[in-house]
Formats: sequence, structure tokens, C-alpha cells
Amino acid sequence: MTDRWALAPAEDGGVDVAPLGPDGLPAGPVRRESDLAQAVRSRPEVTRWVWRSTPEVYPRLLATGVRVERCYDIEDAETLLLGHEGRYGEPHSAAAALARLRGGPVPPDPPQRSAEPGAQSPLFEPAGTRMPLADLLTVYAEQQRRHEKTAHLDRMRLLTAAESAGMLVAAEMNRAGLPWSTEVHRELLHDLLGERYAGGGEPRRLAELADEVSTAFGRRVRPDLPADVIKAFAQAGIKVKSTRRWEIRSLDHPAVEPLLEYKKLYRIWVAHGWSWLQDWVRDGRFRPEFLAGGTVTGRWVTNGGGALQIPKVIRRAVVADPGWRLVVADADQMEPRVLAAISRDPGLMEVAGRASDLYQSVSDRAFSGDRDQAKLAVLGAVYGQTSGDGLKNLAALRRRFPQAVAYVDEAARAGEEGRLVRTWLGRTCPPAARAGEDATEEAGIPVGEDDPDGQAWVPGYASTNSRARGRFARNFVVQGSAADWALLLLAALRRACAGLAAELVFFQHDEVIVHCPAEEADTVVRAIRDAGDLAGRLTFGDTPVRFPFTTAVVECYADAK
DNA sequence: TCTCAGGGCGCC
DNA sequence: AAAGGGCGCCCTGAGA
Repeated sequence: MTDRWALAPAEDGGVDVAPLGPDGLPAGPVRRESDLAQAVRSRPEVTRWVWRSTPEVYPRLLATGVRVERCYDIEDAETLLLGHEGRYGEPHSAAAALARLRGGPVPPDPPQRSAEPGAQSPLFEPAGTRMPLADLLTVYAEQQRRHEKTAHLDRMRLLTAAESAGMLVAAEMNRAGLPWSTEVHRELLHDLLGERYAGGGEPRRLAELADEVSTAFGRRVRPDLPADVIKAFAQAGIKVKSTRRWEIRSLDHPAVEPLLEYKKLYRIWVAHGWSWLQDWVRDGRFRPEFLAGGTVTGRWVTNGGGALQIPKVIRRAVVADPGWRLVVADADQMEPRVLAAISRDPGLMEVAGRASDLYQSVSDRAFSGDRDQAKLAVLGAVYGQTSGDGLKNLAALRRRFPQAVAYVDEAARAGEEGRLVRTWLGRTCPPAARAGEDATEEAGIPVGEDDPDGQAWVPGYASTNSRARGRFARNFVVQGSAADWALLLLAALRRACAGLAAELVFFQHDEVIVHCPAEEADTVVRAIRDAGDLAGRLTFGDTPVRFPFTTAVVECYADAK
């Protein structure tokens, strides 16, 4: 039995609260109280708080040490419901939802904030976003009705609940921060890049590598300018279309080695160097801002600090507090396991029903034991590979796991034809803009003209854009359903850690880090394993597919691999 | 001085 | 060997 209440911060710093009945309608009068945190703290029996926006409310609660068990984020649910209804892109604010309900003019969403280094208070809420509790409850009641119109009511409810849970986790992670050793990071930078020169120019090692590149070409070349590098290769008689690593790598020229080394170190210098350290690390914590559900697929993003792109060498600087440990847990072959669960392919479910290396099992069945080929084939199927060995491997995969490949093929076909494509729980991929609509790309969805005869799905005949939409949709069902599962994983793990000192401090698609006292580490490892399989059952229902983790208990993130 | 697109690369 | 999906962030150069 859940005890649901709703709350809405008021203009004067107080808060309105109201109890809700099992039907989601108010079960008592609205009460005005003077203090938000006190209003929540004094009602420990409440298991779910309904509110407009987690970023509006929860950081303020956390700042006073108040945690909640569950929430329902109305604006987040609005985004998911709009997407499910095929109305992706309509304003998702509670004010917009209310206006649609009442037939008034719909206000556009406020513009996105930009990242601000070191910002302690996670969100600045623009004026005018607050909504009286009575109006909020009107929107909430309508959302409950809209849930009931979806094809899988229980899944859609699970999706909005899971993403609300994700927003709680994100807020808590933003507050906790990732333990970070400035000292180790500085040593690392010095070892890799050498001394910094006054004036902010390139550090010593980069300057040396730039000189080596120039020497190899026999003239001054700026390795950070692609046009300059392409010209230099051309003068040496080597034609390259770009200076991308994979294209340069195999060239036979003395500039290649220092050039690639320069690119690698340059990246560290500009993206994770001394100025990054200055901007993003305070008091032994790196505090990125995690945004749950920041992408159309449901994957999270971070705002500022590049938290999801920390180069492996820099992970040396992620160090647990004295007496504490990092429990680093990586889901094993998450995407093919998710494909097994959503496609119900008998063969793939069978191999995904074991905790052992899935790629090895696939290769034993379809690729004569060549694990690399099996992995490429699976990823090719998920990503929409169009050429090369991948296609041949895909054919082998299709023979042994026809239902799995058919599942992503069908998603691709739907995407090309502009039909709605959904994850397992019902997160919806925005369809391509139709003719006459705004033809700008939105959220990375390829749009544009189709070939006149490109409506039928015929490999090699669809237009470039339509094929790109197909690849997008193909990947969406797997990546997005994996994100569905990951939300349930986080929710379960958060629950398991509730009575411990352990804190979730990092999440990257299929990997979590928990920071905990050394004596809690074994408990946390078990909690993660349990949460993985529990999330699998909650997300995909009755399925034999397992979701095992590789876990490591370490003092330093870099030691986890 | 500003924004924007493209190139490039880090992570999954 | 070839170059598919999702992101964020940094640079540069072009154009307003």
C-alpha cells in the first residue's frame, strides 16, 4: 500500500501539501506549511511524493538531509507521455500541460541552461515555473488517464516511475560527487604532458611532439589543424580524406606516430587537463551534473565536465576516501542480453540465460569460436552495419538467431517508414518530420527527403536519410530498452543502499560506482548482483535472460579493469 | 564579439 | 578490415 502525497513549493518559501487517494485524486484538503523540508520530514509514512519537477524540489530537500523513498515527476512524465502519443517536441512543462488541458495558449518550454563549472546548486529555476498545487493535481489526474490509454499500461507506469526514480538518483549523485584526487590527477598530467609553460601554451610534451611532426614532414605543421595535416600528407604524396585516427593509423609515414600521440595527449590536455581540474573538482569531489533521461533513447547525459567521457588513463585520479572503497560494477554484454529479452529469440535467450560470456557463446554457435567476429556481428546488427565483413557476419547471425535479427530489422523498417518505434517499456523514438513540417534535425534524428520510390524497405534502394533513420530506430530499441533496464537497476540498487553509508557516485550506461566503507563492500557487491537480475525481471517480465555484472572492489577506479 | 558548423575524439 | 548507434566537449574558421 503506497501512501501518496503531492507537494508544490509556494512563492513565499512555504509549501502546499495534499494527501492523494489510491485513484490519484486528492483525499484531503490542501495544507499550507512554512517549510518544505519539514513538511516532508514530518511525514515519514509517505512512500511517494508527487511533484512538478525533481530538480526544483529534491536538491533543496537533500541540502537539509531529507531523502524520499519515491517520487513522481510530473514534467518528466509529461515528456514520456507526449512521446508515446506521437507528440514528441511539444512543450513538456506543467504549465504547457495545463494549457493543453484547458484549451489555452501553450507556453513554450524555457530555454536549456548551459553548464556552469563548479555550480553547487544544481538547478536554477526560471521565474514563473511554479504551479499552484490544485493545478498540478489537475495535470496529474489527466496524466493518470493518459497512462491508461497506452498499449501496455503496466509498462508505461513502470517507465514513468522508473525515470522518476532515476531523477532521484541523479540528484543524489550530483550532491555526493565522485571522489577525486587532485594530487594524483596533477601527477598524471605531469607524467603525460610534462611541464606547463607560463602563458597557458602547450605543455612541454605536446610542443615536442608537434616538433617531431614538423620534422617528419620537413616543414612546419600544426598537428591540431586537420587542414594543415591533410595538406602536409598530400605534399608527401599520401592522399587522406580526413585526419581521423583510424584513417591515419595505417599510413606509412614517420609523422604518423608522433601525430597520433599528439592527438591523444592534446585531448587530455584540453578536455581533462589543469583547467578542467580547476573548474570541476572541489574538496576532493568531481561534481558533474547528471541528467536522467537526457537523450531520446533514455540514456543519461551529464552537463559539464565530460563525466561520461573520462579517459581511461585519467581514472587513476578517482580514489576512494581513506577506509572506504569503490565498488565498480560493469554489466556484462548488456546490449545483446537486452536484445535477447526484447526479441524473445529462443537461441539468444538460451545463451543470455547463462552468466558466462555471451559473445563467446554466440561465437561457438555461429562463428566457429571466433569471439571478435561474433561481437562485431552482434554490434553490427544493433548499430545497422552497412558494409564490410560485418554484413557477412550478420548473415551468419541471422541464420542462428533469426528472431533477434528480425526484431531490429523490423525496427529499422518502421523508422524508415516514419512509424513510431518504442522501447520495451514504451519510451518512444520521435518519428521523422513529415513533408511540410520543420525540416531541421531535432535531437539528432535524421530528416529529409526520401527517394520517390524509397518508401518500401529495400536494402540499397532507400534514400540516405531514410536509411539513417532506420539505423537510428534499429539502435533505439536496443539502446533504449537497455536504458529502461538500467533505470530499474539504479532504483533497486538505491533501495538496497538506503540503510547503508554507501552512496551511488557514478553511472555510465552499463556501469555503476558505489563509494562505501570497506566493511560494506561485500554487501554492496551482492546488492548490485541482486539488483541486476531484479531489474531484468521487473523490466522484461518472465524472461530467462540474466544480467550479470563484473564487479571490483578497489581504492582506485583505474584498478577495476 | 558573438554564434554556428564541422572536424575530431573521449566514453558507452 | 571497416567506419554503424548514442552522447559532450574542445578546437578552428566563417559569417553576422
